[in-house]
Amino acid sequence: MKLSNTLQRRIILEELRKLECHPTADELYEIVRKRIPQISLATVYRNLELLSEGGQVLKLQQTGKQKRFDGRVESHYHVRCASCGRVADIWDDEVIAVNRQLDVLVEKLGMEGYMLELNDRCEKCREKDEKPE
Amino acid sequence: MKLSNTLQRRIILEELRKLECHPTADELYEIVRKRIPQISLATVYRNLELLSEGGQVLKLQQTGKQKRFDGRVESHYHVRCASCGRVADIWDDEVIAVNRQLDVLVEKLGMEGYMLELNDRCEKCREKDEKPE
DNA sequence: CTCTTTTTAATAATGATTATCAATATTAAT
DNA sequence: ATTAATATTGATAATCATTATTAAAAAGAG
Repeated sequence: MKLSNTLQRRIILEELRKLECHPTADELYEIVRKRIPQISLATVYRNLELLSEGGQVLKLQQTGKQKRFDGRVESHYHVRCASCGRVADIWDDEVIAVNRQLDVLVEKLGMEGYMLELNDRCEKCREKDEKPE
Repeated sequence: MKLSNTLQRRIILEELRKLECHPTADELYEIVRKRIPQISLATVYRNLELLSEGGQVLKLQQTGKQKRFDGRVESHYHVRCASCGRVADIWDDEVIAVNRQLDVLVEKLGMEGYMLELNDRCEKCREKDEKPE
């Protein structure tokens, strides 16, 4: 589907690009509203989504929508399925090594912590790719 | 507030610990229901939250609830405020270096990508700490 | 211009999570 | 053990972010 060149779309991208910060949809909505007062919040959501599919905007927050919980508290690392959001543990020496580095770096920078997740497609989602029924 | 030792809490933790996977609250609810059929979904949510505050459970999904968007698409890196969720860019050579390593590692493991965010408290939240009025 | 497709504003619907609250269970104090 | 104080529960309503719906308007193609 080809994106047409609407005023709303143009202004949304233009205003987003002006910002140093990384706004939520409703924050950007408030800003765009100053130029197009009757614009709808849904339009902002819709266009941010389309623009990020088209690679003109970066959508942070790549994780899925539901929270997930882990009964193991010792430090270990995770891969999240890029399509269904399921999370599995990963035991790979290099992954462990990068996390160690991050521990040190975060300490050095005096920060609170970090959040690293690898992304891949899980078994189940790959199977679906093969036979999409 | 001290946690009391309820059946529900015990079973929730016990079942979560049995799992290799990292369930969502409602997935765990279905499992726990087999042992306590009348348990409420809210109880599962409540206890997962309390247990993770107490450090007995890990809450994945550290990112905030609202999505955030970025008008700059070139690769660059982010710090998220641990308390309010705001995101800022970070330009630090070592952070850039770790990300480069991750690019290589992810490529080598044949994965789709990764998601790394540093966590800290932003200016605004620090100010609030000082004078909590 | 005219037809087709896409987009819009307004608003309803959804899904995940959190809040409320009266009844019950747990803990602490006697 | 009994009682008083506190914490928790199940049920359900409320909230919040996001997505879907829809009729009308705008954009693009010919």
